[in-house]
Amino acid sequence: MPELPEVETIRRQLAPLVESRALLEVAILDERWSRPLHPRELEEALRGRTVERLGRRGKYLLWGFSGDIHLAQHLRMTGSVLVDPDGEPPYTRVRMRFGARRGAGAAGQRRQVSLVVTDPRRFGTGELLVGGDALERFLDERLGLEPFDEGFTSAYLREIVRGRTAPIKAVLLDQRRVAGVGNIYADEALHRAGIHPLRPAGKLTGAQLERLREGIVGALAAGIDARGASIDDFRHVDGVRGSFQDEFRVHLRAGESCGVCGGPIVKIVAAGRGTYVCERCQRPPRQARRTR
DNA sequence: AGGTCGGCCTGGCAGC
DNA sequence: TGCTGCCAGGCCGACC
Repeated sequence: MPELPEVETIRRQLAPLVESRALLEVAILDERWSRPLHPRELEEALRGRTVERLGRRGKYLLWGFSGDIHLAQHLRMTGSVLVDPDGEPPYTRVRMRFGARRGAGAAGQRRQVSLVVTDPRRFGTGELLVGGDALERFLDERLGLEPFDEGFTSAYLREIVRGRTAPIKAVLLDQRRVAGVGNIYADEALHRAGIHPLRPAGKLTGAQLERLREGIVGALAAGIDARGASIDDFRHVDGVRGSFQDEFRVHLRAGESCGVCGGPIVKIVAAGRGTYVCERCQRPPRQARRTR
């Protein structure tokens, strides 16, 4: 499931292929993708516009088009973006075709580029944002700080956990507080920090919050370095898998031993999500209950 | 208002 | 073997 490192991997691969190209054709095959807009409305709004910049914020892939038009694309659980695929891949939900790169000389830049969005479970979305501050307002409503922002300090973490009784994992998964962390990187960050996912967020000490900041940034950076994790559906734009799943310290590793202390990795439920933890490195709070 | 849970969706798999 | 039903989970809306 694409989280920050997977979306950033897509952005880095895709940006040089689509920036400065006009979107000649766009076809939205699944009407859920563009809701509440009808696919035709979104297609007409985008067709013919040039991609000025491909950005990312949290787990959103942000298409900046000419004329102050933005498309905020979210891949949710099972979305992938494929460039120049052979034929029509299964579960294709959106097709795009881009023209030659503006002012390009090299043959590769004059060639057209085709792109498809695949998404078996159809949770993915594309939201149209028109004009000046629409994008900024959209993002501010939904997303807290980026973990790579210089303001993302232990003091910021202190601020967002203050008074919270919910488990720390629930806070990490809350995009309005920390942008881009999902189930995989929450587990990995908490293990790096030696903090149990069920610890009440507001009770963490300053030292724990500093370790947590390092754990979040460290896990996300490692994920980006490995070009993301491919558990089932995630693929690079050329169909290749990421490799971060081979570096998981706890996630999906129930029954194996912890690489730090040798203790057993167990699966529990935290914030309603399957959660992997080494309870020797990550001491559980008193009333924590283990399932399975 | 914070916290929790169900709905969306479908492939995959456990269990009969 | 083939069917049923449950699980996975990001995000949102409903409810306590």
